[in-house]
Amino acid sequence: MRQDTRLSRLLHVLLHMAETDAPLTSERIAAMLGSNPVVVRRIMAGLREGGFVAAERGHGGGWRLARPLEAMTLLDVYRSLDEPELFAFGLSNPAPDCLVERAVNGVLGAEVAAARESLLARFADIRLSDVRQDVALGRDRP
Amino acid sequence: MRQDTRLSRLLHVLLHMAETDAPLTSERIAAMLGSNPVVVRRIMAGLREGGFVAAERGHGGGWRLARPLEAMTLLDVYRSLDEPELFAFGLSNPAPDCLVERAVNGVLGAEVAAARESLLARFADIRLSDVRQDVALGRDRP
DNA sequence: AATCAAGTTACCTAAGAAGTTACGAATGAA
DNA sequence: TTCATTCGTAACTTCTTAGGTAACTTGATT
Repeated sequence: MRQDTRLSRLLHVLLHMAETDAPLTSERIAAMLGSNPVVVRRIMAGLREGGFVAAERGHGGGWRLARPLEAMTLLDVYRSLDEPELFAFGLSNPAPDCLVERAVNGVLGAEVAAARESLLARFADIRLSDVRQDVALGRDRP
Repeated sequence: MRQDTRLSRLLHVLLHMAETDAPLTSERIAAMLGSNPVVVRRIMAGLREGGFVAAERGHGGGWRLARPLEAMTLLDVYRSLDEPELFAFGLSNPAPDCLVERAVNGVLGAEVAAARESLLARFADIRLSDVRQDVALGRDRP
């Protein structure tokens, strides 16, 4: 299954936005991402609604950070995307009559829930300023 | 994104197979899953190649367990599917020139790798006999 | 031989991220 | 005012992969 790359792209964009005070247009962001302006506006919409970035229209407009990177976590960015599904696998039938299938759902569902909780807890702990620090250190594999 | 339900379905099938010594046809399994025989044969192929189940053709044929549930873990079943992607999200560009994107990949990639490792370790610890135990106890949420 | 069932190939369907086109709305410069 | 710029949206297409379906082959039993 093709993977959702929106989280990865948003992090990339936000870190670039922190490099300058001037607003970045969707056009320029799209060039950075190898994408196009409409896709950029689409994935940025949630961040705007969440107050993490601000967009201005017209001449000299574009996107600007509305908060410092210290005040944004990976979880914030994930949530701004409307918390899309994290896992590529899931239950075949969420509410079966079959007792066997209910037991399978119980085990698998519990593991997924635990993995999700633990991953989101990590996301909540990682600030974008931490990632910026990795850029400065030239880290691409921590 | 639509989720992959093969793991969930295989567990369901295997536990039903353990309830009887008689071989189960793909047709009957498909009825249990609300699917069809070709899909069943497709998802069972890996288990057959891995020696976890055996298939016999012709009259009185069908699928039978080749090992007790005590000797099969969730990880075995997952691997029999060729280890499909676990996560619904991923890196936009796995090998970018951009230093910012490399840092993003580093952080996100490390979190995914850790989550994957931890989830598969759990899968390795859970035997199908443990799930059967949950059926007996009527557990659908551990 | 006839029947049953797995094995396999080929093609279709569904769902969602991503790409594209087109247009509207707001803003600032000439 | 007029016009270029830029975001905001809607509508449509494209791509990918699990899943569904049909048709056929292979092998075993009666």
